[in-house]
Amino acid sequence: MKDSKKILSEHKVSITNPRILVLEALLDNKNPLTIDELQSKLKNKVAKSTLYRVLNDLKNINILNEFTDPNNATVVELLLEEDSHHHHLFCSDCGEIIDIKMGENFESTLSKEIKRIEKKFNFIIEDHRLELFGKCTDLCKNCI
Amino acid sequence: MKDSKKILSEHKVSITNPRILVLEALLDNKNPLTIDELQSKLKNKVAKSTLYRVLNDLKNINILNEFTDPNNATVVELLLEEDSHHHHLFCSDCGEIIDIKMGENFESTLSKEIKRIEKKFNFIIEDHRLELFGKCTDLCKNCI
DNA sequence: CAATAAATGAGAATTATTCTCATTTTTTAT
DNA sequence: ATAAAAAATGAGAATAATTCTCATTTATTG
Repeated sequence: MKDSKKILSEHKVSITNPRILVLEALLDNKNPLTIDELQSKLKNKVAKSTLYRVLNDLKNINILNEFTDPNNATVVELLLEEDSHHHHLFCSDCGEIIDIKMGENFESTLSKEIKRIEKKFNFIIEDHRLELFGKCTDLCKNCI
Repeated sequence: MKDSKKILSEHKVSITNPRILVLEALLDNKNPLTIDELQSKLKNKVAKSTLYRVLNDLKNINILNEFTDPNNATVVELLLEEDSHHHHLFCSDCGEIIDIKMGENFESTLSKEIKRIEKKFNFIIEDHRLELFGKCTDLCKNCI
């Protein structure tokens, strides 16, 4: 498991307790967390203002992905691996957010389609995001 | 051009001035609008609280799509046609948001991939959203 | 280890959205 | 067409999420 101090020093940001705590909370989870979930995990060990500042720091060094869930709540997740391109699956019953990897065939069809769109709209497309919305039919932690 | 009163009566919501004004502002634009842009178009003719209420009304009758731009600002667009499935292209320079239609080949590859994901995660997937991020290279209204 | 620079905590400020309630508008039933 | 009932509106207060301020604490540099 990646060491939070190492991550910080590799990105040349100073090593402080709040940053370590936030990183550890994020490293502890495979799937993305809402700000609320993150705050709960941190149990007031980091001030609210500091939490937002640290999240902005992590965004600035490009290891944090931030997006919104279907209720427009902010969600964050660490992006450490190079090959970590993935998408998200949202359950409207329990709110769970799951990282999903699409097949190569899909991603390559999408790449071709993106080239077409670039030409058509005279755009340079740098990134994309795919979100799937539905209901998990397992008895998951929140749906039991 | 669709008549806003007709739209309201078809959906059995009472016909009021603020609703007509908001609908007309939305009908007037092909592409999605941020709340700010919508408010500018309305020039204080509709109270802020009423604007949000009307937008919620339109969401409730399922003719309004709401999402967020890369700066997490809320964006809305009318969804009137049945065949209106489309995606969005965001310019990080000028903030423009463009509706895009992906090719049939792409959507069908995506459908197959969604079936695979449904099985793998025991989900029922009801909807999806694809967002493309980049820069428009035209001298568009904001980039000039 | 001292000096300097950077980060933190606590709460104020800001922004977006929802809520409250007295008034106005729309709808319904006559 | 009109009166009564129901629904919607405007103005601003309340709430929630995020950013900002600044005095104090912590980290880094030399």
